[in-house]
Amino acid sequence: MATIRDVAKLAGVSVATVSRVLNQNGYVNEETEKRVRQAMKELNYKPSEVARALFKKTSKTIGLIVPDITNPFFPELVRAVEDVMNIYDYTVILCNSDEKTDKEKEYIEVLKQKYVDGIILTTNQLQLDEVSEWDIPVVVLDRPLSRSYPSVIADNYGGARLATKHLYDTGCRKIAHIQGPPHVVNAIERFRGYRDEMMERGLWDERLIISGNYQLKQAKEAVIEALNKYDIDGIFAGNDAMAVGALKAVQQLGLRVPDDIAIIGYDGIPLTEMTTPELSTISQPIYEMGAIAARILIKKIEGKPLEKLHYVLPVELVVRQSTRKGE
Amino acid sequence: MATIRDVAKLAGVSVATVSRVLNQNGYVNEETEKRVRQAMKELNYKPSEVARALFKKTSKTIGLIVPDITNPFFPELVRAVEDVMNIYDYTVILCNSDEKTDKEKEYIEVLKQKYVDGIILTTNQLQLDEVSEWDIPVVVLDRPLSRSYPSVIADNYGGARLATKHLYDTGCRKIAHIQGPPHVVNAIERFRGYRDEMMERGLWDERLIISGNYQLKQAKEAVIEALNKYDIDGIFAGNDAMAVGALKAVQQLGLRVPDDIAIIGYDGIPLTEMTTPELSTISQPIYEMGAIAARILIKKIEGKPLEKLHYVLPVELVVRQSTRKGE
DNA sequence: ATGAAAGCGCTAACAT
DNA sequence: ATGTTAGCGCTTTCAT
Repeated sequence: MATIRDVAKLAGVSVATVSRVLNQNGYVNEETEKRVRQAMKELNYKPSEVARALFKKTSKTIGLIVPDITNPFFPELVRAVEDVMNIYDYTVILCNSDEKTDKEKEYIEVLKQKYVDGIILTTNQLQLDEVSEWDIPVVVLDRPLSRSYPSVIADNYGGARLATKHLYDTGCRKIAHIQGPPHVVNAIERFRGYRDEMMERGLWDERLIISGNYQLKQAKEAVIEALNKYDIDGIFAGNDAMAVGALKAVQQLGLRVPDDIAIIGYDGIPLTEMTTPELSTISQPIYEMGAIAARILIKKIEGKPLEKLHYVLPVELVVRQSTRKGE
Repeated sequence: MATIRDVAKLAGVSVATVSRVLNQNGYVNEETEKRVRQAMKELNYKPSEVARALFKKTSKTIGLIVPDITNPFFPELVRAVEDVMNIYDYTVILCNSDEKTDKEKEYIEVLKQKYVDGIILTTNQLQLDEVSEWDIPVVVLDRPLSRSYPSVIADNYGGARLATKHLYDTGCRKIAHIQGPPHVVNAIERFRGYRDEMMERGLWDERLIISGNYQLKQAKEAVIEALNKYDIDGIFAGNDAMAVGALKAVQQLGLRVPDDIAIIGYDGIPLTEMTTPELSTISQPIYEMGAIAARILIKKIEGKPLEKLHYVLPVELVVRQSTRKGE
């Protein structure tokens, strides 16, 4: 790899001059500039981002911490972040935290050591005070962390009400809800939406709550158990994977979807179009969430003011076969 | 952030000594070491990886270039790479190339500027001569690039024969194949396996070949068209997404899977367990592929000899409802 | 066993 | 308009 000295020597100028044309600051003669550019091309010179980072304390790199890229909700989110960051010449270090506080903290340390310019964080675990020590721009994505950091989330409460109401509108009255893990804020919000909607309609019944952990298998078993005990004609699953679990449970018991039991999921991942019947769901603007978070982070990095600190994006009801009775 | 000078000052020693305890090289008095460690702790000192990288020309970072993390085949691969790299204290920069040569080249330039220690590459596009210029360790993953780079792939040819034979064994005789994109080496290998198996059994018929591009929708339409024209009793899809497309096509035409038409996919992604009926597939050891590629890369980076240059991992037939007739 | 000094490749005053 | 110099935070000779 050629260095700036090589270029300077070949062009017969000082290193400073090369730096000037490189960064387009300061004055440099047109003639000289040409020679320098020529030399750079000849040597195929690319400045060392590392040396730059050392001097400027900025690396054109950000960290993106997600629980698990293997969870089908995250690939699109990650892709969005990468796409936007790419436009602004940033590079993305991907970190899987498995929702473990320790791993998150370790990653954050490492990221800081590498002079990343900012971090996008998808987490529930970290406490406010732990976060506030970081002297580095942070944006919180998908799950609200605290009031003090910019955040991008979707309207979980509203989406849950929408889902519940939709089941009601299709004629369901005994609507069960498969909850997500109790420590995940999103899951709690969705539960609240379900509860309020049910209460307002006088349909609330604690026995209709099924405990889930966002996983297909566990949800399937829990639903089988619930269906054997209680009378249920609709299921609102806390995410799409659990909706598939519910679907499999219902089918295994020889019941029909949607005619005996209607099912709606949450998230709107591609998977929902691949089942038979296809699943109704509350679709989150996943790509947009990632893209907005990335844009906000860049603004913070560049020290520009944010129009808004907290973004709550609208969700959308997607009606498919699993809630379309009698078709 | 505290620097090494701060630590040295606080401990009352020279910078060199701090560096020595940091890297555990050279001799340092036990007493002194204690004082230094104490000072490091007090200041919560973490060495700057950037300064280190500048000196050592190594950054404890690798680049991972995949076509599109949104394609459900890749999250697990990425996760595996990250997991292994994490053990060895490497960090992973994720790059989505969309299979575009330009994007790949740009990323490689950027990665080199950042002094990444190595690159794991999933691609078909780059030519041998373009690659060979890179003065940096490279491992090729999932798709063979050239003989000169270490590679980790699965046995696509053998898997395709296995899939075809399985359909034959379940009684299918008019077995169609949905091909993947013609420029993807994997897809070609799978096609070859299918062709050879069909020929050996005297079942070969060019009209049974359906063109696909690894996408669900396109495959679905192509299958509908094919089913309307020809008599088909089994479908071997070049990947799982297209198998879902085939499933939907068959169901839409009012035919039964597997009794009228048996279907088998390829890859073994989780999705195959979520459809109804669940899909038979050729399962690739995705996680293992990623993990091995990561281990190889580390060996290359550390200058250790490789036991093997090219890894071809075995695949496995997974039989599910979509090929289990009469149950 | 420890310190002093040079240098990794770049940028930004300051000088000319 | 260009060159000289110091320094980002670290590691590694070379002295002592």
